[in-house]
Amino acid sequence: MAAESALPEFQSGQRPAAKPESVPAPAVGRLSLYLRELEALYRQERQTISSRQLGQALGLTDAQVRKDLAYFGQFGHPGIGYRVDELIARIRGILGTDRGWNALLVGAGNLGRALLSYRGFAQKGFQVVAVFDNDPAKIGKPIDRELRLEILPAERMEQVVREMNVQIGIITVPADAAQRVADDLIAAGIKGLLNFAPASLNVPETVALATVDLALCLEQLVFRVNTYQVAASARKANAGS
Amino acid sequence: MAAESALPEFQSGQRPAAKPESVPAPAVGRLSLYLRELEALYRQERQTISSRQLGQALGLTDAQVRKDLAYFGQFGHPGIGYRVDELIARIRGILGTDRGWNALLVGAGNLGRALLSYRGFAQKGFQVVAVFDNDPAKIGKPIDRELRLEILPAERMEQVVREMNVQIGIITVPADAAQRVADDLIAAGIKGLLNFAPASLNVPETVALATVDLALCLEQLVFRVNTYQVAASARKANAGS
DNA sequence: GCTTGTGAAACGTTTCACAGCA
DNA sequence: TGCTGTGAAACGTTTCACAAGC
Repeated sequence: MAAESALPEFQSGQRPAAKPESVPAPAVGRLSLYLRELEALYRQERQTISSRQLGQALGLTDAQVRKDLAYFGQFGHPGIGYRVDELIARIRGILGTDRGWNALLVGAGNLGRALLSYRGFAQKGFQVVAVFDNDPAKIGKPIDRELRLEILPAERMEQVVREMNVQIGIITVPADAAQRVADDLIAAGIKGLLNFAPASLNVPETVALATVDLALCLEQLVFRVNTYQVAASARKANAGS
Repeated sequence: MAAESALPEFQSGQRPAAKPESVPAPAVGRLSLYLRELEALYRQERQTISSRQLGQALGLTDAQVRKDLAYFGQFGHPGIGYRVDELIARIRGILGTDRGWNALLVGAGNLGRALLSYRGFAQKGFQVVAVFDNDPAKIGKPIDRELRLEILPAERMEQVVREMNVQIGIITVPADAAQRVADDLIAAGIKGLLNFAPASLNVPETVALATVDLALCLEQLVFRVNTYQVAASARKANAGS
């Protein structure tokens, strides 16, 4: 009944650099889901919510919600539940989106330009401060009428990362260029990479990496469509016997 | 050392409709990673690969690779490893991308249009056969010069799903419209939804759902950037003591 | 030698169940 | 009564280790 989804994420095959108290990765992933739901509740002027209700909206048990939050502290009020505004602030603090983050984007193709005009990033405190491409025809061109960013050549990446204190790189280049771009960004001092190229990148342990492969998402979806259909016909056959 | 990433996915909070022999969901996710890597190896004309080498490229252990594949059958050759072309065909068959799939897209904004021009979908056998939007100004307009698709009104969704045998719906509308669109698509008979709106959707158990929330991906990345930096300064402090 | 496939052990996550509190 | 926070039990996944095969 309650549907879920998301775990929109990423996962790194490399070991965490150190145990920050060993919070399960899936719990961190769900923290973002809680935050998304809480922000929707806040817009509806909801004041408090119980672990049961929050879980139900996401297809999770109440115990799961409580345990996930308990990894990070005691945020609830027995008999009451969680205060929506308070919990939003706490989760933002934990995830790090209470601060602003500077990002840059490499690859000014269709996907790159779509991401630049995506409002959701700015809402979470992310600002794309520079765009790079290696196509000489694109360099110097403005991205679009609204943003005042112009496309820069790759040679200037290190300078921009340093001078503008950019921590996050978004990679929207073709798969065969992605590793090279990642290497350059890491050399320039970037701390986290969001990779949209359909390739597994190698990065040192000190750099965070999340890859979003859109075709792979569809592929996984199709597997489940098949599974559900097989299950449905099995039920049908059983019912007939 | 070997980096990973991906698990680009999704996850459904709802129970699988039935046990298809109970393959762990993470294993299915990795199947897509194996396939992506194998396709790259195939382009390099590599003939065979061992579980150790395949795992290393993805930051996984050899045992993990073998166990994942063993859920679906015996594909390897002792002493040799796996034949690249053979394993590609097998995994495609398991995931369902050896057949073609018709998809439709709802929401002809920036992201929607970027996805339409993304070649990766077609390469995996997905074809977007129709695009919908509820903005009267967009209806009837062609998507771009290359594709001969024109934007259709939402009222025609059911007809298109039925007549063109569309199984997959891609949702690229704003968050507050996503649930309504999902309901309409499900009523029209769609079997799987790839949702890019930052919202948790409710769908019946018979419909597969994957949500990709781009801002959420960045948020998760930032959490890990923080974690790594804290871990690094802790190591530094230890070294100094 | 090298490799796969797999039972068994180790490990991690989720669920249960209840004490404690509003 | 209704709720959180949390140890302990249940469950699931990953890793280990080795028999069997090339």
